[in-house]
Amino acid sequence: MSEYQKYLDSAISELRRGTLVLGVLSALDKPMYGYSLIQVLHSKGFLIDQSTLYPLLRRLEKQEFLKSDWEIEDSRPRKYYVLSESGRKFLADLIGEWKSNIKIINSLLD
Amino acid sequence: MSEYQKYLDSAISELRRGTLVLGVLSALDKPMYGYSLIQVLHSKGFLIDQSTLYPLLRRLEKQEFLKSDWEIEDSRPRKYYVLSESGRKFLADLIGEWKSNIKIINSLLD
DNA sequence: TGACAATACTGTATGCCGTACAGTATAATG
DNA sequence: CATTATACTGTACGGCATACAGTATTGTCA
Repeated sequence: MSEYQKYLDSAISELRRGTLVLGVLSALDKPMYGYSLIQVLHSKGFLIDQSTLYPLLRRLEKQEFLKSDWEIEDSRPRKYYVLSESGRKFLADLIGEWKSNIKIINSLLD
Repeated sequence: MSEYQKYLDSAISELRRGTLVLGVLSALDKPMYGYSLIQVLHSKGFLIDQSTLYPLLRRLEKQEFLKSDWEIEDSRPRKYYVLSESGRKFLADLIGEWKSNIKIINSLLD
């Protein structure tokens, strides 16, 4: 892979980086487990890998923005995550920041 | 500062993170030196600190997306940066990615 | 005129967080 | 019955923003 491509990939990954939390939290309005979350987000064009999502979910739970429950009734054990109250507020705050950022960047790009 | 505020600040900083390169490169369509770049971006609502900008400029030059020239004729020495050819393409690629990201995230947030 | 703020940079250290990688185990498929 | 898909855990690594410290010159204003 060319140096150029390497740097571009890296910059693209940096671009996505901040939006990861946004994408994940916004999807967890309703309870969902990790593996299915990957597929749901994927189907909407939001690509996220296992190795990115699982650590992120754990971190967000530690920070108390997500609650989790193991469902062992299903065909196989699944850990369902959902927004906590605090997480709901956090998401709202982040969305505000995101929208403000978009305006600023778009004005720079004109 | 509360834990909540700490996590929010961190997430906001992650949100900005990817857009830093976008903001800086888009401004360097015309030659400009670091210190003034901070002020120009600042006046447009894009906040960036010395300790963030200078290392970023050095990195982008190392990656050959920026060229630089010392101007010592001025009242004091200033290092002017401007997009290279490669940088111009890089910026265009990044903008494409940025716009695509916005669409995806916004569709998630609806 | 002399101190303090503003200007304008360099360089190193730190820490967060995404990602890679390795591993575990069960269920579905063909 | 082997292979693939599902569904998770945990650690190691590296890139990059940010903090911090440092240097030196110019402008201001009391």
